[in-house]
Amino acid sequence: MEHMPPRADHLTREVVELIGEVVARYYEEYDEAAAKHSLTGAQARVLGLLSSEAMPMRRIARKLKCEPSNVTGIIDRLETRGLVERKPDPADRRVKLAAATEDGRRTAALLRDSLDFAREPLGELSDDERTTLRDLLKRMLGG
Amino acid sequence: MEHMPPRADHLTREVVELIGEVVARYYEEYDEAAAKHSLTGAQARVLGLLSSEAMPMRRIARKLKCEPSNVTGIIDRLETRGLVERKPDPADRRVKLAAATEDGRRTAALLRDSLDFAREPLGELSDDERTTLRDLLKRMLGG
DNA sequence: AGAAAAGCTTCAGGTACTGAAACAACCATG
DNA sequence: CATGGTTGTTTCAGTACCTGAAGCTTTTCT
Repeated sequence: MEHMPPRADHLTREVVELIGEVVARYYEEYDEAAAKHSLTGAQARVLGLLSSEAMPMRRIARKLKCEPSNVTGIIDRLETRGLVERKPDPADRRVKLAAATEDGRRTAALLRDSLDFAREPLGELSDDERTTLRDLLKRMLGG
Repeated sequence: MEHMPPRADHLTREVVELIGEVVARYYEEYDEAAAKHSLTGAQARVLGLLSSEAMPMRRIARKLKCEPSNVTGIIDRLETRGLVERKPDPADRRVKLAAATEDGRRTAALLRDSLDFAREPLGELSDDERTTLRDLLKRMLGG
């Protein structure tokens, strides 16, 4: 008894399911790589952000799409471990800049390398195929 | 000072970054859809699993790749809300089967529809392109 | 029967997250 | 300038998620 038009054709459902798998695997490998350095997923993400550039807590919250009060805790834990430090912003004394320490940058680099390795399923694809994939994903994300 | 061969060429990094975006958006929309029904991400995932088939707690834990003790809590909360119930397994009295209630199945169906709608960026692509995307993803996942 | 294994729960201990309340510092506007 | 609103951060209370260890019941192995 088909009481509604199908929401999505078979092909679309198939692609959606595959994307679901990609997402699952991505997260799994991300957390695994983070765990190798005794970091949680959230901590790894923040450390990655800070490795290239110090930034105010507020901006981290926006990037993570979460409340600023949450960032306080994450930075607290990273700071305890000496991977990040809080510095005053000379231009605005309300602001605290979170900056990766030398140790933090080193850890972030190791993490990035683990991830590159983990993401190597892309090795299956030729250059042409990767280009095609890139363009399709771009379009899909609504360039 | 290049002391190591580059981990990944520019194209690969670009694709990896795009996949990162897909993953971020997927999670965001998933949680959003779940929140519309006052469910957390984890609860929505479990309810989705159970909507098609009742299963032992143990199996849920394996699917979620987490400890069984964790599943106890998630099912507790779903059960409190009347979306899931625990039933004895007639074949093995140690086992408790988690089964979606009528209400649970209804909620799961609504959730699935929200997701289909949320995932509609695929509409950007033609049939041929979706086919190509499907095949590339399959290969990437190492079919 | 007795020992080992399997399935679930409970508990203690963390992390992640939100929303409200508090505080300091930065603007505006009158 | 003064004062009142806004912004950036933190603290706190409350919830969910998650692990690992310990405990209980039932099954399975020998």
